[in-house]
Amino acid sequence: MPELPEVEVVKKSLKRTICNLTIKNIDIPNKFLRYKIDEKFMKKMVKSKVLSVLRRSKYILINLNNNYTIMVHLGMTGKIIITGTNKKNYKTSFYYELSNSKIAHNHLIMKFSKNILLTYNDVRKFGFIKIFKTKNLHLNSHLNKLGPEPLSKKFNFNYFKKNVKKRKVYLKDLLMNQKFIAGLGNIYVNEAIFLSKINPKARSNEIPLKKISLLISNIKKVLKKAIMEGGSSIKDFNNTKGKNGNFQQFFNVYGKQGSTCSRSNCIGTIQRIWISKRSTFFCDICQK
DNA sequence: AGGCATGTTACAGG
DNA sequence: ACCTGTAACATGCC
Repeated sequence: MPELPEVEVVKKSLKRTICNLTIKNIDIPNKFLRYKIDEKFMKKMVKSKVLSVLRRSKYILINLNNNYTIMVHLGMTGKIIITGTNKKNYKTSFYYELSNSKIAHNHLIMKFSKNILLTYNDVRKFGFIKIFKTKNLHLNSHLNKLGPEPLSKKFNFNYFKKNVKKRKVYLKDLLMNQKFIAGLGNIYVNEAIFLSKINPKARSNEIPLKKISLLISNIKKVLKKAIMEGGSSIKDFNNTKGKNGNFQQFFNVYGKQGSTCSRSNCIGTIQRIWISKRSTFFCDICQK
């Protein structure tokens, strides 16, 4: 489900709901996610308190007061659902049922103080939950090679220019590369390239300098807008209350093959091709 | 039936 | 040691 905006939406609601709460109990109906959960280690987190919830790239980081940080990655279909334990707080039983350990694909359920439940649900099990010493968090193999956050000041013209010249990969592959820029995925790369009127097969070392500035500002723009709209829901994504995002309504190219280009005065048709095994969408006229 | 899916990484080869 | 391409992971949907 999750690229940077979706993960940010989840992080924000976690921050609102579980900060300062204490973990009371952890139930693990299925340990076999992308990495097997060490149940004993995980249960040692019981009785500790959540100090903060952060995001780096597509990773959610739950910082506890016991010097450990829980890292959650949602893979393709991971969801975090927050509910209370009292069924009558819910208009329908839907959210309540989602916190039931017998529901399909619920893999971990964490009970907090104030009767708050956090459920990790993941159909394809590409996601994972791991624990690190907070002190060494940035050294672990998931985080230590990541490029800058696209919404940070580090992701700027000079950084882009410096790194773009020494390679000649497809621009799309460069933007998908988490070592170059962290947090973009297939949807937002397609959309940002469209907004910048660049062909996804343009070679990274041939992008005009003018286009670099444009691309950087479009990447930031599309991510901010997507966060504001609660992320994109195609099939799987919803926020911690089970609610869909809206940004899919603003897609210009993703999944739009065969449609007329949304840009006014453009009569192009959205094409679908594959770059590095990933679906790629672009307008055949304004992204020549 | 077969192809495709918002992601990451292990591995082989250069 | 770095870069690149491919396959694999597990499940559901069209």
